[in-house]
Amino acid sequence: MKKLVDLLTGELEAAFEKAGYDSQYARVTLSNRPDLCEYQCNGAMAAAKAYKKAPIMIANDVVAALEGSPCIEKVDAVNPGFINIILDADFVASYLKHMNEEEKLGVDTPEKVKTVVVDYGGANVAKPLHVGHLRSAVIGESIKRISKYVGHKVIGDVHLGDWGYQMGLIITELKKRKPELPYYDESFEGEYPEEAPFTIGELEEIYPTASAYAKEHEDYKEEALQATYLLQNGHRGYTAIWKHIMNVSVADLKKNYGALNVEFDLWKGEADAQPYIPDMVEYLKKEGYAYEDQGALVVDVKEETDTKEIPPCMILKSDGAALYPTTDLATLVEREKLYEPDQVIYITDKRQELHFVQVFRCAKKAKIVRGETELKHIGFGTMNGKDGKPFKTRDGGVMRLEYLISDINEKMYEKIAENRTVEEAEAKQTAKKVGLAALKYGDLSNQAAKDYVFDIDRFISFEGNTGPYILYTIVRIKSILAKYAETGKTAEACEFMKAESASAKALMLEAAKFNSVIEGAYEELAPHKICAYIYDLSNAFNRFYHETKILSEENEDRKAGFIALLSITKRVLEACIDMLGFEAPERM
RNA sequence: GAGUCCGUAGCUCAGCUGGAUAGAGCAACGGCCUUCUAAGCCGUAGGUCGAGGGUUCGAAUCCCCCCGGGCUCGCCA
Repeated sequence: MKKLVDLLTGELEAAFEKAGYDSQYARVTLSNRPDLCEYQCNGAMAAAKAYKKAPIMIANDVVAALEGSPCIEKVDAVNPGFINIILDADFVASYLKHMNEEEKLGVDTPEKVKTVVVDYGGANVAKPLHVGHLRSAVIGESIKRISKYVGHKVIGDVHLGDWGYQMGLIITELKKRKPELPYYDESFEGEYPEEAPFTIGELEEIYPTASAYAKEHEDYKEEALQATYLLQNGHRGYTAIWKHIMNVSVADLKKNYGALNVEFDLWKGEADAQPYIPDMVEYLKKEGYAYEDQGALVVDVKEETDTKEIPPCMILKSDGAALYPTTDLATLVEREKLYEPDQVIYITDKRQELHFVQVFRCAKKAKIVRGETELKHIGFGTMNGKDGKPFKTRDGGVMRLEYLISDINEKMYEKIAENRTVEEAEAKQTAKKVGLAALKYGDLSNQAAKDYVFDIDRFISFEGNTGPYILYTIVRIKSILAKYAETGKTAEACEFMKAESASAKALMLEAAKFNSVIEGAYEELAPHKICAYIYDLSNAFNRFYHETKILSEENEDRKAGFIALLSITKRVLEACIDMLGFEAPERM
């Protein structure tokens, strides 16, 4: 379905041409003066130079040529040359009617459906999720959902950090504690136990203990490195331990990500890329992309247009070991083989930007991915505390995501219990939903690339530009629609009516922007645009709600028109919050 | 040092493919509930858009320079 601005631009193009001007000047945009008009075209001013004519004269000509346009109620030429447009209310109502008939509310499915891989940038196994993982999960999930809504085939890959030295450390520490385990018995040939020799709680403690101990004790560190080497070369017992670590960790991660309403299609990790490394390295050498420099194997990725020196992409360390770029490149080899993605989007901290520049260039240069494959890095900023410094717990430690979420849920529960009398079980459920909305909206409403201040009290507030405010608006609508349904009538049967009040028209215009907003948010991979939109839409609804008696309206057609408008507003809001990754309760 | 991102109201943020009077929210102050959730709505007050220059009919937005801050800059991930 065509966007409103495109329909209007079409009208203006015809008018520009009819009046004897080039249609390239006809672009229509949203008004930035809502007091004067709803949409505007500034092309007359741009055209003035080309035609050596006063802009207002051109604007007047175009306005005259627009006579009789079915979608415009009123159009004015205003000095110095603005063309101000007010839409026809019947036209807006019929636009919403068509929108309402479509499953995706007017968002067109692209001609070419892309296969997109979203890489959430690697939480480490055996380590609890902390606030640093929040952003990649929340932003990645939203980008995944937006791309899916638009109509692309999206594969979300958690892409765990499950390989390397950390594993050697755990194996070594476990051996120190429980040397009797069969994994360490080189002569053991039987079946290893199915049960892991540790719980997730122990695992989370083992890793930091071992890591700290290794820094102090050289021989212990050597042993851990050796264990890492053995694991990477297929040591039977260590591989069995590794599988235990994976099982225990993944189960825990699923639980935690689940609490965030974040799901992955793939639970791949760095380990999955390992089998591809030897062949890839061989290929890079053979084709002459990689060469040895200072003992390491590197690929040059400099380009002439660079404003600074881009270091080469390192494939193997001087000791021959693989490293971060190696794994990411090998993962691309795997993805190319298994999924042939048109687009791969990486969601990580923005400090990794250089790494991705190197990897992307190397992948293109060495033809690891096809030339048309789009590689994108969404680098997000730091989550800061109220002091403007990276978010920490009160005693200066790293905040576990689990605790952060339960803190929010608790605070939200108290708030709900304070304001409404509801049963405890329902209040707890509601608190969870609203808390998640508060957390996610607080994050997503900021531009991803910028650092932002995490302020729980502000996020969980029901006032202002917050998740709870959006949910409250949806709940209000649901409540009215439910009451309407009690009369035995359905919202689906309601016909849209032309707006008779300013607030109704404003709400209709806002709802009609949906496809345009989603397209913009998709193109720029910018969830914050959806946040800004639903905040505007919620405001428009609340204004309308405030001055309109809906259920007590006596004229049935008019009442039905209101219900149709509420219903589509709800559908739009719910589609949006689903793309942001949260949902609304029935009551709150 | 080089590169890069950022600097908008007391605070937190939009706006940045140039357009008319720079927008919200919070905090402050003042109104609106016998009526669909007042967790709402309406209003008042608050800004030399870091400083300076340039391009343009027009600059928060584009260019240059300066000031201030974050981050990055080959064997961690």
